[in-house]
Amino acid sequence: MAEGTGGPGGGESLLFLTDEQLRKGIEAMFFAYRGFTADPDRILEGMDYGRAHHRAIHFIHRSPGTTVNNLLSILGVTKQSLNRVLRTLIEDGLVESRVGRQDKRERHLVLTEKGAALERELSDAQRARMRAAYRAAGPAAVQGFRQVLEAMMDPQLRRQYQTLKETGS
Amino acid sequence: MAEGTGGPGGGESLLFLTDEQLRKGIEAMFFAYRGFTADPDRILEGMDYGRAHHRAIHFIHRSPGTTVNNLLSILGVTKQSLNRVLRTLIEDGLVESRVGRQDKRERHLVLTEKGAALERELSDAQRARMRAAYRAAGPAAVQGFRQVLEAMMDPQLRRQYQTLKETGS
DNA sequence: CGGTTTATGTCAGCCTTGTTGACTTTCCAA
DNA sequence: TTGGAAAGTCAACAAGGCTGACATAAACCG
Repeated sequence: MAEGTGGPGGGESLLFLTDEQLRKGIEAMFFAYRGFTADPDRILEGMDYGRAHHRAIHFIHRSPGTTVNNLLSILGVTKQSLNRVLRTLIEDGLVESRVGRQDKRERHLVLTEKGAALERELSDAQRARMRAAYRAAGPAAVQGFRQVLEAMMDPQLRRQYQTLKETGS
Repeated sequence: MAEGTGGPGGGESLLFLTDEQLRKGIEAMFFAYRGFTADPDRILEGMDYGRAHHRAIHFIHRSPGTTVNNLLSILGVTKQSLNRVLRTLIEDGLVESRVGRQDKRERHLVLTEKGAALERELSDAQRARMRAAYRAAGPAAVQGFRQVLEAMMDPQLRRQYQTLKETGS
């Protein structure tokens, strides 16, 4: 094992690209994603909501006034699927749906105070885990983490992520 | 807010722990996981299998001869849920279930040649994406990636991951 | 030996969250 | 004025989670 960055030829070792290393990354993604969703899931169970509601709430919070179509393209589900979730959130008074000013066909989605409160509770929990992981790994690791994740996305999703990433920072 | 580890005197900045940075990491996980599962999902659609079958096949390949109970604890689902998946895999001749030698209550699971072929197809696709991401990000980033993911896991899952990580390397 | 526990499998029923297909209403824009 | 876009809805279905109840075989223990 081992072999440094500067083997006989001067280039970087490609050992990090072995099937073995890749497999570890794949399994790490699997187990880490479980942790990633665990805290919000715990909060939501018991309420009538699930992970799908969490995702909707997250992105509405993230882009207040976003349209249904916009949300659809971010979440990557069908409108029937999203509508089922949105309907309950609107009925329960967590989300408000406002008719568009310029284009009255559009609905602009915003969190109510009640919705914002749940969003805060969920994202506090998720951020707490993330913060602990970031702190344990350190800033250099975090940078690498984000680089690899970004490279792993489908190009279309990467564009959406980058658009999102820039707004609000 | 802000303020480095050592003030002006040379510690690391804690800017990477801002809510903004954490939110980017959260969204990166969300979008990256979609990419992570996209290729195997594409292969499996049309066959009668889904992501649950993929996971079972992956870990049986990973630990040939593993028992049902062992697989249950790795996958974190109920035995009824796993059994539905295993039954079809066994019926279709992708997985073989062998009565234990010492403990005849146990069933040891192994992939048949047919099962191994599907495993190869799935993991080739998943590794190809991972390899491209690793290559694009570079070895230092990969190390950071794995560090953060590991820190994000629940302690119990982290132990399972680490056990798995060591075997077979 | 007999009782208890463990490992596995199975039936039935439920929930969430995804899908497709068909159809409506409203409204913008050419 | 007409075609198409945005949104919403109904119905039906599938995957993959879950619980609860129960059955069998084997191991283990007193």
